[in-house]
Amino acid sequence: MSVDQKPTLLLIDGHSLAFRAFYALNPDSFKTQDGQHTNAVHGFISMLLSLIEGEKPSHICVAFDVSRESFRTLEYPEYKGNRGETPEEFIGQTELLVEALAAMRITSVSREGYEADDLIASLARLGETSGMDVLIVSGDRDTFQLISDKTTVLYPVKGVMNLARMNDSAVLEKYGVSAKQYQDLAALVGETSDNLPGIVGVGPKTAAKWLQAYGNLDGVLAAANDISGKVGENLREMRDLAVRNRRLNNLVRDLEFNFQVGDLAVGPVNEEEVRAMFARLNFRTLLTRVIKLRGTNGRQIPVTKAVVDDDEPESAPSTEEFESIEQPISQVVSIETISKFCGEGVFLSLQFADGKLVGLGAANRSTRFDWDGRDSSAALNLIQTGNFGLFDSKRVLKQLLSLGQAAIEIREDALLVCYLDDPTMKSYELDQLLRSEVGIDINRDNKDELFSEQPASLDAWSAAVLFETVRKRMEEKTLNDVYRSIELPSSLVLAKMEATGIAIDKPNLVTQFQELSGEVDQIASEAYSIIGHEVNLASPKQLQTVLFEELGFEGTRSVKTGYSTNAEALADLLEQTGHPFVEKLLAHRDVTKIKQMAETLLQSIQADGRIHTTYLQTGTSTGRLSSENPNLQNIPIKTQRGQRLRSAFVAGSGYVDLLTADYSQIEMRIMAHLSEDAGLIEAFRAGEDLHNYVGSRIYGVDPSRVDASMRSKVKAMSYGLVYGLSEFGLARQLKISKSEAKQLMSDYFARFGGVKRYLDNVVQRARIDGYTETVYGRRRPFADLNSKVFQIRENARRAALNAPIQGTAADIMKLAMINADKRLQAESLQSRLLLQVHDELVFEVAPGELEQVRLVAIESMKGVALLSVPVEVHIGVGPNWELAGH
DNA sequence: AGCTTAGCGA
DNA sequence: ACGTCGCTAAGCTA
Repeated sequence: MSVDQKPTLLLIDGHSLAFRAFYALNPDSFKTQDGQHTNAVHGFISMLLSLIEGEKPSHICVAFDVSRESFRTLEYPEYKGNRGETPEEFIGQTELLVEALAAMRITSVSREGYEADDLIASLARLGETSGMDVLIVSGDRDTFQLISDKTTVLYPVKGVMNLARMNDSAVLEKYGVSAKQYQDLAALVGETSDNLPGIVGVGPKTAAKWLQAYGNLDGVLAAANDISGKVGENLREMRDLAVRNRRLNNLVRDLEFNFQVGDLAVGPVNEEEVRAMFARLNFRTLLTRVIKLRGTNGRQIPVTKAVVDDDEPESAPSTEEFESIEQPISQVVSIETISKFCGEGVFLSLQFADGKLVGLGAANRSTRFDWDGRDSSAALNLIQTGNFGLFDSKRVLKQLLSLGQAAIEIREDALLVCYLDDPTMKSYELDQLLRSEVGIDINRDNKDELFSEQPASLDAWSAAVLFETVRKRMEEKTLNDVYRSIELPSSLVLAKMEATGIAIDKPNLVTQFQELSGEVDQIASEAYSIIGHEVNLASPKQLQTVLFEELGFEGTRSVKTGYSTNAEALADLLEQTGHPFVEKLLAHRDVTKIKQMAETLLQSIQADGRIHTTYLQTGTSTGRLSSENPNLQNIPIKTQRGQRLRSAFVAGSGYVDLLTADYSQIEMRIMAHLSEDAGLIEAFRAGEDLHNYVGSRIYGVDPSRVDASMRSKVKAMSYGLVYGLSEFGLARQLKISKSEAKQLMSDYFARFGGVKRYLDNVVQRARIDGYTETVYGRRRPFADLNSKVFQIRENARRAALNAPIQGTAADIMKLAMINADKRLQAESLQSRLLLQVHDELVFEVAPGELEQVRLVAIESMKGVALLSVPVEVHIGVGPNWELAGH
């Protein structure tokens, strides 16, 4: 904005513009993964940016109606009563729009009992009295009454974004009256869109003529007796109608606000905030437009202000005293003392480079301190006390372990506290958490302005402040227990597992890779010769051309880009056509996938000949771990070719075997425990094969008479239940009719009614409580169980069904790992835990320790599962993972 | 760079 | 619209 330009206040009728955007853009082209449409939000923001660009307003505010009710509907219930149902796809978009505007630092207002135009009218007055020009964007002609020499209305006319600039002369030209007279004209004519009938026989022309003659509505009514003809008669009869219309279309101009007009100033945005919000909405192109137009500013709240703590206990040393310590390393130990004085934790941030400790920051919420980098042995000695907190202790512990330091138990972990408080966040980065949880924005680019110290102490300080804020929220005992007895100790065990890694038989893997490559090439050339040309078999788009155009196959399931070419669709095609190309394609897919995995694994082997995965302790919303770089939780097992990859995972030197230990049907056992279903509990207590047992009950035959088809149906049903399976889904999976699926489900629930009661209850409770809970007290929040959008609500419902079961299984496994690790250490065994694959643990067995490890595994895993049904653990032993499997 | 499709595991 | 929780790779589009 140039200096000499007059400040301009842009006021927007939110619903009006959002609806316009909604009808301008196809809802199906703007949809998030969870089924929420976003076309109105996108269109609105796009239009808004154009307005900002074109009009260069210095201040902006967007007004929304709260509902259809207002003081006008109280007086005249039919007011705007002719508006249709809100389209399904529009639902939820207003809320998202308000959030998006907030992320862009644009104020939204709404008020119970008033319409957006009343808010606009009042804000326009405030703007005018502050000496501003006012621009109003509204599709409601009632706003014309606000037009003045300072205020202009931008009124949508035909076309997507054509705005007519309505000032006094434009109104005069179009309607033959001045802007001030417009509401009188509307009162006489009526307003169809507001469901306000006018004087019969009086159109805009007549009304304008009268107003020109008599000045205003009062004048017209006073002169009613002088008006001849049928219209004059109508006017005299229906004068009350005009008076009422005039009252209803008069906008309220004296509403008060809890902010000043100056607060509506258009300033720079926080890029990350906008980025995060737009990511949620799947917007891409808009981000750059926003940044370009608005500029960014990382720091919103001065951090220095937050650091100063007036409530600091008197006995705490001042920052100056602390920082004046001459010999940092020898004095770092005194941080502990400080922590006692302050009654709060001290957090460390450790930085490593080239396998060395190069940075150490210590902080509590009021004190920060950096180690200058000399004498790392003293620093490491301090660290061995473990008497401090960290952010992401697993990462630090892994580094320390790789430096040859002994394992230590860390007292607090701010990351894990945040995760337990809300395990559904997309990202758990320190800076982001500090902003979202504490409201402090740290701009790393301007860090030096905020802190003169090394980043280490900034990180440590951030962790301390974050911890203190979030820890308070999980005072409830159950969460605290999960934190103390599951998550904190897990991080140490996981750090050890990551640091240890698993040995790889590289020649074996190389051989497999070469063989697989040969197979891939062979299959590909066979496929090419069948269709007579080459094609990229990895490109769904190119395959669509071959399959559905060249070969003329019938379309499969639709995906965004056309017809699906996934394995299920291809299998159907193969059945229909028996075409050899489809067969080759399926084979190619299989082999390519495994070849690619072999290659990824080869690339992941580190200098010690082992693969060190990273477990994400905050990676899932249920409490499970996830694994990355590489993911060792999805190594193939179902096909022989795939399973062979497991033969490359071996016991390393100095070890003789791998031992696998897995829980048998742990989730169904948890279901039995939680549901207290007598039948299911009996099934497990009987010790019979679960699916045979359930099958015998459902089909009313002896367990020995349950055939393979019955068993597979029952099995699918049982597992489907845990995931909130529908009739449709069951039918599709088993390729049976919907009615057969329905029958199967009702038979199941007839025999295992406790299961149904439990599942219904979980969702009902979650709807009320806002979260689900595992047996051990881990919580997962659910906000969407009452969503108005069907798909979102159903997605939430199914996730809520599953969360306590999957989460309890995760709790049990983490406890088992902690237990097993402890026992291996207590019994001074060299054998160690290497991998966790949700319900399976993989140990590396040292010579002569096999039987002890077997016992440790079985007893640890069984011992921690406090369920009302027995828990079974299967053990496998072998020189590699394939042979150690079952 | 980020989305879509695909496919692997529990 | 149609079963939960994940990760990775490739192609493709912006």
